[in-house]
Amino acid sequence: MPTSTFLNLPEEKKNRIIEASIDVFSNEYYSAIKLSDIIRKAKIPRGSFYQYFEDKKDLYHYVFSIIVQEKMKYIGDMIYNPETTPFTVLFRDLYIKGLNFALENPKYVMITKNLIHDGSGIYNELFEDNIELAREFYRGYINTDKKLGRIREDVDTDLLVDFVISSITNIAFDEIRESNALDPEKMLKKAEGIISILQKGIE
Amino acid sequence: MPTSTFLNLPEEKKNRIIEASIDVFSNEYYSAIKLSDIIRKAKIPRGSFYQYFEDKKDLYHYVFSIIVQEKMKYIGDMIYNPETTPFTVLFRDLYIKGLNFALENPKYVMITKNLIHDGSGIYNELFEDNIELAREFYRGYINTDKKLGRIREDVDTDLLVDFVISSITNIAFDEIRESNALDPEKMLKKAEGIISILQKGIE
DNA sequence: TCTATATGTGACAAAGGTGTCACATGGAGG
DNA sequence: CCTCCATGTGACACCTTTGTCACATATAGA
Repeated sequence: MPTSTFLNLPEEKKNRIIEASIDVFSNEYYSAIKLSDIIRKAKIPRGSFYQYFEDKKDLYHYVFSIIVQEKMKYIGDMIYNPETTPFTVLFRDLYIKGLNFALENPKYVMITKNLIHDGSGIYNELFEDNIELAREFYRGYINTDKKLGRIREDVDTDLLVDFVISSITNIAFDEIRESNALDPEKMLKKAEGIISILQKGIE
Repeated sequence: MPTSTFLNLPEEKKNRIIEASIDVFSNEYYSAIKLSDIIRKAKIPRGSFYQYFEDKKDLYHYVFSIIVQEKMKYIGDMIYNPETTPFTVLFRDLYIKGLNFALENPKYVMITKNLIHDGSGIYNELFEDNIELAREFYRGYINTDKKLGRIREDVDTDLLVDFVISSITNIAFDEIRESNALDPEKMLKKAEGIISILQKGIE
C-alpha cells in the first residue's frame, strides 16, 4: 500500500509516477524491473520513492490494482441472464469485450504478459483469487447450460472452465509473441474458431 | 558451444557440471540463474568454468540440447501411418508418451517450465524452430484426416494445431503450478477430457 | 519570526553478481 | 631434468542495483 504521503501528492506528480511505472512495467518482466528506471522516468529523487512505497512489489501491487479496476469498469456492464444466454455466447461477448480493452490499452496487455512470463511467483500472488472468481463465474453458466441441455452432461465442467480461461488468456499472448502487436481481426477469427470447435467438435 | 577443453574432460567431471546445471536450472527461471551457484554445486573453480563455456547462455544451450536429445530418443520410436492412425489417437499416444517422459524426468519438466516462464526471450531462441517442426508434423495428420473425412473440412487446421500444442504444453504446467508435482492419473484424465471435447464438441 | 512537522534529496554503504588475469600445476616430449 | 603448453585456480576489479540516512526545504500554527 502506498503511504498517505503518496496519496496526498498533487495529481500531476502521482500520475507521473504511475505513468512511468506503467511504461517500465510494460517493457520488462517483473523480476527485471529496476526501480532506478522508474525513478529516472518519473523524475523523482530516489529518497522520495521510498517515502511513497515500501519497495518495488508495493508499487507493482498498487499500479496493478489500478489496471484491474479499469478493466472491471470496462467489462462491468456485461450482465447476462444464464437462463437465456448460452455459455458460448457469453464467452464470445466477453472475449470481444476483453479484446477491445486490450486494443485500447496495449501497455496493459504487455504488463500482464510480462507478469505471466515471470518466474518469481508474483503472478500467483496477484491472480490466485481473481482466477478462482472467474472459474466460479464460468461454472455457473456451464452448469445452467447442462441443466438446459445446451451442453452435454458428460463434459467435465472444471476442464471446460480451465480450457476457456486458458484460451482467452493465450490468444492474446500468442498474437503478441508472434507480431508484437494485436491484430483484432485475426484474434477474433481465432476465438470464433475455438468456439466452433467447442460447439461441434472436429469430427 | 562448449570448448574442446570441456569435451575432453573426464566423464565424471563433465557429468558433475551437467548435473549441477540441471539442478540449478530446475530451481530457478533462466534469468535468475546464477553461475556462482552452478560453480559451487559442481565444485569447480570459477576460472575453470570460463575455460569450458563462454557464459551462462552457452552452458544453457548445451545442457538443453542434451535434454532435447534424450526426449527425442524417448519419443523417437513412435512412427504412425497417418492413413490408418486418426489424429486424435496420435495425439493421445504422444501425450501419454510425453507424460511418461515427464514423470521419469521431473527436473526436465521444471527446466522447461522455468524456461517458458522467463521474460528474457530465451524461450523463443531455443524453441522457435522446434515448434515449427511440431506444427508441420501435426498439420500432416490433420490434413490426412480431413481428406479421409475424419475431421470436418471447415475446421481451421492451423488453429487446431495451435490448440493441440498449447494443450499438450499447458496441462503439465497447470498441474505443476497447482501442486508442484505431476499426478499422472489426473493429467491423463484431463487429456482425455480435452480429446473428447475435441472430438464431439460440448453440445 | 520561530518552531515543529512533513516532505524532498542524493550521496553512499552494502550486497551480490560477472568476467579476467596473473600465477600455479601437471604431464608429454626432448 | 628441463621446457613448454594445456589446464586449473581464486582473488579481484568492476558493475549494477538497492535501501538508508543525514541534511535541506517547505509549510502551518503559535
